[in-house]
Amino acid sequence: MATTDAVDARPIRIGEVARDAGVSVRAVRYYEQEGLLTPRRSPSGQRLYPRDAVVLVRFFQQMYAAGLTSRRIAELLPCWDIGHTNAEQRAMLRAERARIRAKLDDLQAALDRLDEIIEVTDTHP
Amino acid sequence: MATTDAVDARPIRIGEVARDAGVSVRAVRYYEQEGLLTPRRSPSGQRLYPRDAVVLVRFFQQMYAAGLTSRRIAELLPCWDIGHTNAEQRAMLRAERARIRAKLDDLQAALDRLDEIIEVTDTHP
DNA sequence: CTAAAACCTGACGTTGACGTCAGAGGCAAG
DNA sequence: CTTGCCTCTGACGTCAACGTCAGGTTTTAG
Repeated sequence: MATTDAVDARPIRIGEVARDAGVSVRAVRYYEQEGLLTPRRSPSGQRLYPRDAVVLVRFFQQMYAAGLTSRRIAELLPCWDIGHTNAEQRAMLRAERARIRAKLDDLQAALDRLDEIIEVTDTHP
Repeated sequence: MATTDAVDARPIRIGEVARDAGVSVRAVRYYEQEGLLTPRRSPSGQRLYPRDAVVLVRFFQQMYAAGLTSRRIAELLPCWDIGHTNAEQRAMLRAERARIRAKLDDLQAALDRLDEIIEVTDTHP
């Protein structure tokens, strides 16, 4: 009980967030502009993030990869907080899930098509 | 053997291609600009497509949905023709397959994350 | 023959998630 | 104190697959 006396010790700066999350500094600033992050500021104006901002940024990347927009991610962020979710948000969650599911099927179909072509080009070089 | 005397009878115009393939006329012109289609021309300059252009356009859509660019699709078009494929093209086929496979895994992971959140928000409304 | 519908060629606009550059400060090390 | 890296705020650039509009020709239905 010596290094964990305060709740939120040792905030990190934007460079560390970016490096640990595997994105660019510009991207992290962009997430703030889109309302996904609201870091504290040092007296000189530098952004200060809690350590788990890294986890959050990775989550954003995952959602972006799934085709969600910044706006959607921002709208669904309260769901990340237990108890802060209404009917509309739960409906959006399900809608996005359905979108991803459909996209998965499309990708699988495209993969099958490519496999067909690959097989033909391999047996008929 | 009365309606199929010629090899490639009754070409269709761009509107029919677009409607049957479920895309816009603009999209079909764009595919031509990108080298994916090379329709014949009527004396007055209108584009004339063989009927199976519809199948081709659907295939383009599928590849676009899988994240391929017009350029990549154009480069891989010869593979569609049996016997017109070299080593480089077969390598590209495999590379794209790997990309799609990775994307599939990413999407599946995102879907799982969303399902987690959905479950939590459902049990803690 | 005429009016509607379809087609043509440019060419500029859109969208989203950043990249990139400019110019100016901030911070630990030597 | 200065060197070098990190950070700041704008603000313009990018890329891809089209959308959209303008202004004109062609085909088709009646």
